[in-house]
Amino acid sequence: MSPISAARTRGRPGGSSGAELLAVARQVFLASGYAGATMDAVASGAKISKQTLYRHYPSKDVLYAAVVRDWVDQGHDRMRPHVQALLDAPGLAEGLVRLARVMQAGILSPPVLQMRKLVANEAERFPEVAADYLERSWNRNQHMLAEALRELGDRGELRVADADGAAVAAEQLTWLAIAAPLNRLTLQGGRTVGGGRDGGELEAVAAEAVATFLGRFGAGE
Amino acid sequence: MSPISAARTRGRPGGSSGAELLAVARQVFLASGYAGATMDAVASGAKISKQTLYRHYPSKDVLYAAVVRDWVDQGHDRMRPHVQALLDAPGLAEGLVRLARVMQAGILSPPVLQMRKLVANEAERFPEVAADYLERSWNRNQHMLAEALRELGDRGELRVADADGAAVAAEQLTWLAIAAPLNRLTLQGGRTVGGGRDGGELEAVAAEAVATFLGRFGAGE
DNA sequence: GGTTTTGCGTACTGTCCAGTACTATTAGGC
DNA sequence: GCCTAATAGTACTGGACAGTACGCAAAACC
Repeated sequence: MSPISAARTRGRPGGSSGAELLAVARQVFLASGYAGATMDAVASGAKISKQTLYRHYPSKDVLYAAVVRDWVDQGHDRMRPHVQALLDAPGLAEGLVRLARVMQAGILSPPVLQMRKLVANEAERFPEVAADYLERSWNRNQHMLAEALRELGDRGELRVADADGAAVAAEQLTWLAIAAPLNRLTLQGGRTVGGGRDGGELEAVAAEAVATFLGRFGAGE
Repeated sequence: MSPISAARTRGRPGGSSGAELLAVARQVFLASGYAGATMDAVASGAKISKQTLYRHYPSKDVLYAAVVRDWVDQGHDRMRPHVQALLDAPGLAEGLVRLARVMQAGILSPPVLQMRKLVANEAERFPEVAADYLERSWNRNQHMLAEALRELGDRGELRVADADGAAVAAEQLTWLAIAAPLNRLTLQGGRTVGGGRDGGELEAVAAEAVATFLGRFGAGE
């Protein structure tokens, strides 16, 4: 399945290969963007020769596509346990705030921000890569959250009636929690998140997000 | 003030200069990004020689900074009349929906999206340009909207008590209206907005945004 | 131990582009 | 009418980088 042969059988022993190579390439792409990333940097970072790199991936384009696909594959179900935790939480509001904080920590973390930026930048040249990222990394998680919210609706804990309503609720909760800080981080360099006083700001955003969310979708009248 | 001498006094007659030159440069930067934009393309687009271009702007960096600054200057108060219209609107909900639609039309239009992308991409290399853009183009409008919402709060039409509450309300209204479509457009190529069936989708997003907004900040209990 | 496959290292080609040099040309100042 | 400033046009320099060529080294397989 992998574009690189699974086991090295013969030949001179080399440096990184397979998943390690993709991890190195990912770091190079994330740090420098598509244009700024050089195949020399990937090769030397992986401690292989450029020749070997080109044997595994016949062009920079192919390597880029493989890096993004690999990333999406790895982050497949990282959200699921947290959505499950919302369903199991004793208090709804506390559970929602916790989930909002988890989404913030995930989406606003430097690697995820960098990957978003990379994919968005190359969306024009590689529309299929971008579409795959959007579908399997974003829409998938939104759908998962929507189903959980609908479950809470069925239980009578939220005013969420059908699948459409749940999709709207999931979308609004997500963006209330992350849009403002995401915008700030996007229009700045890659300042770190979670350290400093950003933590307090994020917590306030999450609390306000849940307050507004419950104003619309809360069951208590 | 302008980096280009205001009036050509002597010498051979040339092509575009001053504001026209910046408009041409803007188009080139927006269409191709910083790295993809070439000084040759700017020069030939403005029908001047590369020499003349370099006489006005001694480097690509300086030209870029001037383009962004010029853009921010031009779009300074484009939001103001629409915020005023909200204050003058007979029905609050209708006024909010109309404002939401205006924000969508503005921020999700191709040139604004492209400028966002450009500035975000070069935020690391030109942090001051990005900070200026964020402050004068984004925060300024948010502040304007927040003041209007506080005015509505003073009138008793919204549950907005102080400046902090108004800032939160402005931020949430904005993002409820534009975050989801902005995300989709960012993670895709530059598909047009406003044509096709996007219009209907945006209208639905605006309606849902206002419904949620009023659930939290509406005066009616 | 010979063959083959894989990989290393390095050098090279072709291309693109920012920025510069140089010459010829045109318009205004005096 | 000459001088000077600005410009056009074109060619050049220097650097970066994708992708290739080629000779050598090492490991597995028989």
